[in-house]
Amino acid sequence: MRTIFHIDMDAFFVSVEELYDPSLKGKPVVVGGRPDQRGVVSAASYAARKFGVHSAMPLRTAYKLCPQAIFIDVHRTRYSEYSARVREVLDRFSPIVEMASIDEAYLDLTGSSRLHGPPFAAAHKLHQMMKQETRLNCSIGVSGSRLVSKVASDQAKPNGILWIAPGQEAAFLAPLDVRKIPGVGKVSEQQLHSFGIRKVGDLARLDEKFLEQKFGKWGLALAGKSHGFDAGGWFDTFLGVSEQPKSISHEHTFDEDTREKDLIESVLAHMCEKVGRRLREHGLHARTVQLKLRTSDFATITRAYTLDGATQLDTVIFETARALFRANWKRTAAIRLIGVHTSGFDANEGQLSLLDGEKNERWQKALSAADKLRDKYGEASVSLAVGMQRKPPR
DNA sequence: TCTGGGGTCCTAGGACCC
DNA sequence: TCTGGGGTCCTAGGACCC
Repeated sequence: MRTIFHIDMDAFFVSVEELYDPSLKGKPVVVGGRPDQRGVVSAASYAARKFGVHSAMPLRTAYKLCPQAIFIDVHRTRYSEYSARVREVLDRFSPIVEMASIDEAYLDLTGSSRLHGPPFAAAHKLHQMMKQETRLNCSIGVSGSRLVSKVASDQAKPNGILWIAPGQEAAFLAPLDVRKIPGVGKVSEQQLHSFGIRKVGDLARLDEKFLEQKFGKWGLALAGKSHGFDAGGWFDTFLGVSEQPKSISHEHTFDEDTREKDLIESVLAHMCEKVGRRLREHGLHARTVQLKLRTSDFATITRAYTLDGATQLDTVIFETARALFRANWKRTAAIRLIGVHTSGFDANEGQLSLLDGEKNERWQKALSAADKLRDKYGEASVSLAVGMQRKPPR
């Protein structure tokens, strides 16, 4: 049996904002943007949650529920900074740390009792360390599997610790709603409800064969989860970090739906630059470029093209994405969202002819120079030509 | 209520190859 | 000639997570 910690920062974005502006403390705060903007709540303070505000809710709805809330823009770089501080604390506590997202992590503390004491005491120690060094609250779940520890940290919120002793996993999970199982969202919940399955315990009592019949592979996984096993079986419990991302993308929702081709293509150019830049930062080359379009009726399509050779060049990404756009956009349809997605990463760039190779090299140099300029003078200082063709607003 | 942006993983069908 | 079976790659869409 291993000892797995799940650490989850409490109301992370809001808490970081409070460190920047202590006057926010205790007040209803909504992070996500201005209430008249298109967008959703990224995080809500506990005071705002009392009014029914929660993450993923449209900002306009949040405003109706709680007009006195303080609405704040999302400051990603701030949260990344604090996420790195959180990570430092965790790294000092244990050599096996896997960040699961910007505000949560798994730690493997198997066999660490001589250093940190028994699991619950160890969790207390970490909890205190975290508060002292980052001034942020977190909740910690402790058990023998990632799944149970994650559910436990959620149950421990806010600012709590919950240890599930070996053998108690199923009993802990049984009274909880199926929705509490990570991976069970709105759709699966409804499907399970239609079979009269509401609690994790209902799931645990069912025959695995039945679940497999109804839900296929997913049904088998669910059966395992209901007993507290990690999805992929015992080996899934080992923590290991996949260093590199599997895809890099950017998307943008317009303030107002638009049919202006030049505007749409200049935004597309800008996003391709951002994608290219991040590919270069990670030293990655992508083979597949995918375009995403959402029209005013919220209908969403994706169209992909796989290149012969992998690239990290803004121009190649843009030309591919623009071709996909031109081939798939009907001028009558107003565009709500446009996005670029790259994947199929290769360690190396594709083979190029000698001529293309030289052209490529010149581009590489130009782009890394541009990246440096952006670092120094900001995002707007350098841009693909088409990015500047944007018409002045009327 | 009028619905973001960044990701991961899964499924399913078709092309193509052996 | 009237129809296989496995594997891989690609595309499109969707559920889900934070």
